[in-house]
Amino acid sequence: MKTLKIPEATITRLSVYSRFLEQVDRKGVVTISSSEIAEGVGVSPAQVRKDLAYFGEFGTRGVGYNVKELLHQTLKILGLNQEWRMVVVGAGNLGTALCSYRGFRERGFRVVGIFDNDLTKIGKKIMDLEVLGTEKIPEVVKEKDVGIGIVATPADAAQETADILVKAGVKGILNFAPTILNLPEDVEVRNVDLSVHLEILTFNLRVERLKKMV
Amino acid sequence: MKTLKIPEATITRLSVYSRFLEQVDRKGVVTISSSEIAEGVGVSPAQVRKDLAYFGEFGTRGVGYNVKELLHQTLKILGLNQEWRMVVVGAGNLGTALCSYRGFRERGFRVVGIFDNDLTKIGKKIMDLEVLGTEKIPEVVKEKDVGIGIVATPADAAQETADILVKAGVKGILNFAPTILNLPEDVEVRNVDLSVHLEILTFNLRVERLKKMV
DNA sequence: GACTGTGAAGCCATTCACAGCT
DNA sequence: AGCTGTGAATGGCTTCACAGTC
Repeated sequence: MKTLKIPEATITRLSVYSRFLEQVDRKGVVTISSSEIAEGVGVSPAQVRKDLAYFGEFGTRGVGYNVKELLHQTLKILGLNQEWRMVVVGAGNLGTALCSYRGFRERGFRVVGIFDNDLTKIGKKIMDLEVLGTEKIPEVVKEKDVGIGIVATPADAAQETADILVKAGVKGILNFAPTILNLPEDVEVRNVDLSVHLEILTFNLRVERLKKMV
Repeated sequence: MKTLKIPEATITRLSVYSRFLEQVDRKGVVTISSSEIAEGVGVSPAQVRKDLAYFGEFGTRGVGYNVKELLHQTLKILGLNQEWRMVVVGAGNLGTALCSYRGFRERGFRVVGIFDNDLTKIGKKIMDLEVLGTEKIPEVVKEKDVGIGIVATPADAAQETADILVKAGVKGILNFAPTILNLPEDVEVRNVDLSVHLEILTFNLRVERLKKMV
């Protein structure tokens, strides 16, 4: 197959291009060049072309890319021409925020269930959802055809939570807990570690400071 | 200088090693080998050694690394032997969640101010902080010696917010809004785009499905 | 014998530079 | 003339393999 072995960085950028194209499209722009995309998202024009070329020939030589068409293609590549249903486990501040995060909805991700073990949280309403006990996870995952589980629990409950989600049948997990999850190979896991980002930031800030001292 | 040109991936992993070492240390383990660290965080032993070697010789041949000592070193490298003060702009669900996120505090990041433009939010208490109007940003940044600003506003307010933060004097920005920020070179920006992570996940899930069809 | 630290090799991603189309 | 698509060149990160140390 041709689509195998695409750099993950390419997918990350594709996602960014895609949203940039939405912005541009909303402004009514019809055609765009690789350099304009590059300029808009902060990468090189060659990079944009190479990334797109992994998936096909979407442009016209001498002209550029049709914005609507390219937007459509990027969404399709990313699997966003369908709705993805998700559940959130952990109804703390973070879980609540993710549940109501507009950015998800805008890209076709819909939270259809939120769960917690804490009795004081069960029964609470978040958006149009009621917080349920974690024992209800399998039921909801099956009934609502949920593909993705979001782990927003404290670190020490994360593994257990992920196990329940996988057993219930989710295919992908987005993990916000600061732990490495141990899961079967066929489950896609992505870790979003908020303090790692801050730590890279502080590392770089220190390096900058050192450079200035030279 | 020797410390220049360290792969960003190395820093990311260092941050993960560091937290893993905290766990291990709490269990009372004294010595650890590169393979044990590798096992624990899901990378290769050679990778662990190479990453650490960028910064010095922390181990003992034939023995391994002293857990406490290595933990101390990683924290120092990441700049976590000091407290970092931050402000959050945007007091919506996400801003509120970040404000009270325990993972930050545990690693020495302290939120000392939260701001919003929305009059219905100003005056609200979040943890021990009162939501202030964004016009107060410069004052707080100066008085509390704030180094990092977190942008948790909607996308269309993000650039403006970042500009205010930079003018107020923050050195680093953690951006949760799904937009590319245009900022001076000497400001460190990191984008945490929550839907990008989901989109990589859905892309990979689709690829898996395709592979299985072959 | 066990495990680190590291040059060298291998691999992967990005950039270059140009042929090919409009 | 302008811009895409792409093989070739470059650069950077990861893995290998082993010398060095305990």
